[in-house]
Amino acid sequence: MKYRELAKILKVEIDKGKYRDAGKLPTEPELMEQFGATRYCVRNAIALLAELGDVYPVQGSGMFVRENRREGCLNINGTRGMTSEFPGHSVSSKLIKLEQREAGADSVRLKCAADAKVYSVSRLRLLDDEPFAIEYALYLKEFVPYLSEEIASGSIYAYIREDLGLSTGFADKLIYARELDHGQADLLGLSAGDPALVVEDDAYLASGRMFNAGTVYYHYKKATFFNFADLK
Amino acid sequence: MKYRELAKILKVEIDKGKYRDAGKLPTEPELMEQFGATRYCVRNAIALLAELGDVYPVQGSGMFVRENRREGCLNINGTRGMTSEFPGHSVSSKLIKLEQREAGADSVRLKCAADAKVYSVSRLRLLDDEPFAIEYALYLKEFVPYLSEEIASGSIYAYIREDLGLSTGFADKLIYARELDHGQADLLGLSAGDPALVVEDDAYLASGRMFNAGTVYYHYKKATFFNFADLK
DNA sequence: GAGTGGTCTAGACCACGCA
DNA sequence: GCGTGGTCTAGACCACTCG
Repeated sequence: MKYRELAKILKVEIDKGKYRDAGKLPTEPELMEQFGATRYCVRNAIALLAELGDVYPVQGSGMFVRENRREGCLNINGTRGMTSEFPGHSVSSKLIKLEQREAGADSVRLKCAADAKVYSVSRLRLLDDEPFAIEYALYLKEFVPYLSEEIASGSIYAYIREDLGLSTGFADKLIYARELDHGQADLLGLSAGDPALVVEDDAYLASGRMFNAGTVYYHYKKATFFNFADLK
Repeated sequence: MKYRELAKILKVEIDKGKYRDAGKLPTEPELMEQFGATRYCVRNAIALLAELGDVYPVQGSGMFVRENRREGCLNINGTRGMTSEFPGHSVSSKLIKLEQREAGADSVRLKCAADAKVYSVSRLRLLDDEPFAIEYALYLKEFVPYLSEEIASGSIYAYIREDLGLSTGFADKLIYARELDHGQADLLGLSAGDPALVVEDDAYLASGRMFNAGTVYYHYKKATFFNFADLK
């Protein structure tokens, strides 16, 4: 039994509410026996769940299941894209622009050569067919050699991971608030000067190479982000 | 050598730029020898640094030091309070309100009894003597038995941890944008209707008990949050 | 192929909570 | 005092990168 497998199993059971009555997971020895796993495996699996905020350990007491207020919120960790964040809702995109060009001034942010080829994608993202966010994104052609209108209208991240087989590593985000300009406001069905929640996202491959830079303007009445933080 | 000690040592060395030329840390065997530590210790220490985004591991290659854009940004993980986020700047607070009362309607958010005693604190937080944020916070008296104007004018978190000796565990945050009302805008030196970056923060002790709920309205031209996310 | 980090085993003892 | 999770040891083998 691999610890990532065990983590997935436990995560499903937690989400199904299996441990809700007890409020806590079985103890380490119990889990070891139930899954025929070593303590190494059990502890690593639980560490993954704790990182995600599904569970918290109390020394001498147990592994407690966490209640949290994340319904309808975007998790700010784990950029798995909007598509996977709203189960039961329709997430779609209206392509505004898709072009291939040289990085130019964007080479600073993308940490690449000025003449490196990039795809530039602008999309209006819709939640249940209502305007939700405007996304401006750049992808280095070196890593994402092909993008079509069809792909860009769907989940680009799913394409990158599943079809291109790239393994993503980590991401930096900057979050701030700004006023919308006229063009943005029109797209979102708001007025110029209204607030926008802005997220700049620099995404890296597991190799440490940056491959994607995005800036997203979220509808301030519809978008709320959720974050789980360790205070240790 | 404990792994938390080693992590601190390495963190200091990284911040001093010791590994900047190489771009990476010494290998695990090298660190084991340098610090007379076991592999368990070395790997746990590095895992802590990786969680904070200071370093990323590439299998078969090494542990690379990360460059990031966090200068002048508030780290959204690790609520160690504003005070520790702006070294070289003056962080102060102007107390607006400090009262003790029953939780009442706030008992839902605080997950406590309606008649539980709470301290309610409102502060205008200043960065270099300029208005930076408005903070509304509640502290359960059960865990924070005493708060004075003097304490509330300083770093409440430092007081809770160092003086009261409470061990904090984790926190949930909601992040969104809203329009400022007249009173808030006046305090921040902005206009009503201007954007605010709002953070709701529910903080828990290591025991899993919630002890603090806060809502902070940040000056949208001055506050930017930084987040590091693992995409695995 | 040599060297890197990742996974895993099979133990031991420690620190803390709770009754 | 017992049961919980936390730390630690001393190994082994696997998966991956890179020259």
